[in-house]
Amino acid sequence: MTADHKRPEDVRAALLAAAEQLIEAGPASEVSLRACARLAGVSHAAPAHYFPSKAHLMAAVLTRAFDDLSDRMEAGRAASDGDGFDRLKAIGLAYIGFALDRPNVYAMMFSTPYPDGADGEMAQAGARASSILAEAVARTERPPTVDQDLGVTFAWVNVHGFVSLLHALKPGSGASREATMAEADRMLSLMAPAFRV
Amino acid sequence: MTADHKRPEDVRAALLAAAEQLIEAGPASEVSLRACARLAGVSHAAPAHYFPSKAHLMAAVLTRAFDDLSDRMEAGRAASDGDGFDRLKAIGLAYIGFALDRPNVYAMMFSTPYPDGADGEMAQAGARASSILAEAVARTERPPTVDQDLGVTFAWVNVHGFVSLLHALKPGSGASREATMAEADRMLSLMAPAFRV
DNA sequence: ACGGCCGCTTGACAGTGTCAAGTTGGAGTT
DNA sequence: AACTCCAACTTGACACTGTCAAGCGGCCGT
Repeated sequence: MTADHKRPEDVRAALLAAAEQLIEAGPASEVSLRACARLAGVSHAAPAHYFPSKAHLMAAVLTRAFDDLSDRMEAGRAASDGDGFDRLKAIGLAYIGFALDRPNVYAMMFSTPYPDGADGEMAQAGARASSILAEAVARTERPPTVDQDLGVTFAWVNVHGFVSLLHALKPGSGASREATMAEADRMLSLMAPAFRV
Repeated sequence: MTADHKRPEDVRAALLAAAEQLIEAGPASEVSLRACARLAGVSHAAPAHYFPSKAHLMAAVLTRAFDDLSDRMEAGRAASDGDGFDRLKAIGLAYIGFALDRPNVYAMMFSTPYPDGADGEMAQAGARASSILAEAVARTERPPTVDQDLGVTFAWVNVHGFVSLLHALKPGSGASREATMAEADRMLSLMAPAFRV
């Protein structure tokens, strides 16, 4: 050791990468700060120099994950060429695809109690994903009983709820990704009456 | 101490009660086995004599919670006198009411990785809640595109998703319980086209 | 060339879950 | 009624966690 004065910001990146890797590998609750440090090749107290607490490290990982999620939602939107509801559904399917690909990270995003001061960057990253959904809802034609807020709630509830269903019954997880996405499509289609005139 | 050879099964009950109390009081991840033991007035290793591991203690608490949930769902069903969809919605609202009243317990029910051997009793308790929902769906009249399984999925996804939404944005939690239940009612009403002809 | 300093390490502390070994009170037997 | 035995519970220990307090050691400005 002691010969590792490589580059200044490398350690931070290595810690983030290690944390991400550990989260993806195992159950969220079994990720330890010390294991991240070990994997990153630094001492067990090194993380403290970059993140005030473990929760802040996790928040940093989740911030990046939120960006990934947003990117996928935008990609889904771009790939859709139907009407407003089709676009909304495509975004929802992209959302579900993200949760399928990174289940442990996804679970953390919506179960972790965020650090005290609420990492500003993460709130912003979450807001981006949220606004993509809101905008897609705004572009649908809805019956008078469905205002913007209720529409957003309904849409998010369905995509997130579907993901939760998969997680709750995960042990089996027998279905292939294709079959799961097909089921998601069928279910999201049930929302149509709320987003078409 | 040493004078506490009270009754044989009292310790087990005390541990369960203590665990329940601690879970309801604080964030799920901050409940420690030792704290349960302290609260129950026994030594830190006493729980091991009644539960093989901490996860098993938690599972026992969750088993009782599932029963509470089922009871409430049945009560909601009994209180409804409308058509099939009204009954389904009443059950869903009771479900949401449970999650509002016992948020920490609820969060644990669907995020905890259950103990290895999967406590049989809990699986059974979960199955009861599940079957109440399934039966209510079966009694609705649905369009041909909505089969039984898809209907159950759609219904559960909406109630659970709504609860998750509240939890994710919990910090504010400004809305009163009444207002929240009213919003839940409006949202569940959007499912109507899938459960009425 | 040489201080100062910042990044990282080592060490410690309180706390956790779980295992191993004791202790002790009550029940059963004779 | 004395004695044994057993099971419930306790005490103690271990490895591990997150976090804090010092301390070392190379790099940078002067």
